[in-house]
Amino acid sequence: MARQRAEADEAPPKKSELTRQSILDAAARMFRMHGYSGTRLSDIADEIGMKAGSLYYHFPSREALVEAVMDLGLQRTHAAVLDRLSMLPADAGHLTRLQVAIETHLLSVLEQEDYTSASIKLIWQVPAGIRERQIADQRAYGALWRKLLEDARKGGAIRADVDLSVARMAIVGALNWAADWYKPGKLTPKRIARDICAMVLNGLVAEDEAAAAKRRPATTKRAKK
Amino acid sequence: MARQRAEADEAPPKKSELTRQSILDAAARMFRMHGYSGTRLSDIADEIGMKAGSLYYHFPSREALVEAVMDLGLQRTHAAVLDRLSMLPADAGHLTRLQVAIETHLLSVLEQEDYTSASIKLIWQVPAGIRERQIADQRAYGALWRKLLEDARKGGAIRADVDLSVARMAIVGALNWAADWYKPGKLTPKRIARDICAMVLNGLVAEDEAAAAKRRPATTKRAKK
DNA sequence: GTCTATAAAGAGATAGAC
DNA sequence: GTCTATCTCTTTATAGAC
Repeated sequence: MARQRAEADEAPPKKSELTRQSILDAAARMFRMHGYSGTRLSDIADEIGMKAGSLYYHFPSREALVEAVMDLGLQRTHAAVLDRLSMLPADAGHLTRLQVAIETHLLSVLEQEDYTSASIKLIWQVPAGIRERQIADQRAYGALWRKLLEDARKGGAIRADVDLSVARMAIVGALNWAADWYKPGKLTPKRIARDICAMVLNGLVAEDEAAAAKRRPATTKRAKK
Repeated sequence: MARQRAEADEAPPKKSELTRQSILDAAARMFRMHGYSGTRLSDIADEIGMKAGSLYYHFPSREALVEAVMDLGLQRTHAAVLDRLSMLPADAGHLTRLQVAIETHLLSVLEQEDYTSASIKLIWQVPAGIRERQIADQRAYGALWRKLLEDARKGGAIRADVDLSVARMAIVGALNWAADWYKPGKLTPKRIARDICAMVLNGLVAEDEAAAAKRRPATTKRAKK
């Protein structure tokens, strides 16, 4: 247990592993900002004071590099959510589990900003082979959310009239979007998570308005046409 | 008024205007799917059975073409929302106005799918000059949403404890995201809009759970750490 | 208006020096 | 491990034929 590491494959004392990491970091940042085809190997190399040709010592191709970035983005988020959920007491309620998933996903998006949003934004830009593998992984992560929502509905915790696919995609969309507009400083990620939870679970409508609003959900404007 | 057109600049009987339109349609589709740098002029030309060089008769450069696509995406959505809001009776409530904005934005995203989501997804991929102009236009549209939410809050229609910037970005994010996952067939855009409205305004929590949930909003899981 | 041909520049990938 | 060529292919943009 002497040189055992806390995480699975976090920090093997290998020499050039650090270089590999900084390449990945730079690649995530550049791919995220400029897209797949918009990022040259020289852009990535420049970021860390290397020459483009040198990258090939660490990665066999540009495609392998972008796929590694996307994998990390998705897997870290997925693992973080699983982890936080597993730490909940066994009797945690459905809504609590949903809140934890929302907060953890958002924190992962905002803290691993480059990796996670690279994995999201590049999906339609990369070659088909990468995209297919990536979508398969996304589906596995989506299944986690689907189960959270289905369990909550079975348990009577969430209303019966909202399609769960729509709810799932709207929630994940709102969270992923934050990678685009979030700027550190004003609002903390925790505060943002709290507000999105409040909105998604309890709605924006003020408490005193809520009673009336619940009776006429979303049809008032059909009048005109 | 004989040959007056219904919309502003919709269908002038010019000869090659049709070609220009099909170039824009093809460009929107390709740029949206493959990103800015991932879309060659030859990809666009191929889509409509032209040769790449011929595009220069209609657009002075690839940049001008992508900017035209992005402009259309944003302006059509913005105009549609303004238009629908202006058709509401003067005494329409704050929540009704919000619902209309949500539904109209979503319908615009799903119906102008290529243009609107191109304008969204390309923003960080295009050259800086285009991006700056685009962001300025986005800000103008965002101001419309900010006003909607601020008015609703001043009128007491929405709760006071949720940051309005977060609410705005979460709503727009959830709506824009639909461009990525929506596939015609299963759910209609109207139904999706209804569900997102219901979730955003009244929340996912079931009515009978709502009372209890309102008392413990989003803090249950702070226990562990 | 659209085509063909081509100029000019750029970028991924490889080989071999250090 | 990283650098400096260099090969090769692709792409934007232009010129001029039709």
